[in-house]
Amino acid sequence: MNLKHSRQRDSIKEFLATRKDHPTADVVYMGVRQSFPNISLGTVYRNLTLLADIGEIMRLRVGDGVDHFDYDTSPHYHFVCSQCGCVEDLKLPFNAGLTEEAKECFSGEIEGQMTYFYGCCADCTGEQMPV
Amino acid sequence: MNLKHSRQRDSIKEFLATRKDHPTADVVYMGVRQSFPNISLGTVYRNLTLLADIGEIMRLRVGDGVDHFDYDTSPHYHFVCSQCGCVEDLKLPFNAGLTEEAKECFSGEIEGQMTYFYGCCADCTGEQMPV
DNA sequence: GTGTTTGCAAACAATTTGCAGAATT
DNA sequence: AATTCTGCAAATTGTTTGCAAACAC
Repeated sequence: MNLKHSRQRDSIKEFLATRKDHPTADVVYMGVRQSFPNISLGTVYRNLTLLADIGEIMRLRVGDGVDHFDYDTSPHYHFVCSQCGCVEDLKLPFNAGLTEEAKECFSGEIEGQMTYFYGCCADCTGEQMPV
Repeated sequence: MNLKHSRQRDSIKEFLATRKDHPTADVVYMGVRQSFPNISLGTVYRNLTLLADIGEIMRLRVGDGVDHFDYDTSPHYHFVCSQCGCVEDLKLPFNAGLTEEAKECFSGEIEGQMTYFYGCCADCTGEQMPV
């Protein structure tokens, strides 16, 4: 299963590299269409899955039912706003020790952890106080 | 929006209370059908959502695309097997301090955290070594 | 030329919803 | 009697897949 070059895939990677908001497949689709007007959503999904599989990007499942994608593959924490659904990076240093602790108390093999924080982002806290 | 009693809802709660494997809506449906042969999947979904909303059960989104439900609503860690998809509790004490740290470095409001570990469970590690 | 990738549309899986009738208070 | 809840089926949403043509090597 050799990889062949594809301009669409490049375009998807480039787009993702410019974004820090962890876009969904649909948002990537919209964005890439600027430069590739007739790229199809299926192609976007196929390439995002492929890129995630070979480790060039990261698939984020933050519990809102939609997959988000991150160009930054290093382990780090995310925040998810329950109100607007936005996903942001946290500046908190990643605690890899927790994974080690988990390994020690578990009989199977632990490969990694996924942690995300949820609540109300700064923008939403300010605007929508009175509910 | 007053709650009325419903035997179906009771049955769903009872079923969930007996299980420690964090079943999906579909599994709950199968299980409750033993005692309620013509309960509908829609009713199961509606009640699971309702129970989760009022805090009597917990909805778990562990990244496999399917919602799992947990009768134990106290904060604790989960493990998800990438092979068989099973979800187990971890005996590791929950580190609430991490949430506090996150609060301090974030401008919005953090309400909680969700952490799950992934890898290969004990059963799968033993059986499916040669891939 | 062989094999991968694309666009399109149809298929799929999980979940939600509209509605008329049944159950609860 | 008023209102919530149920069963059913249809609708929605996010994602995957089959296929013939297009592209990359």
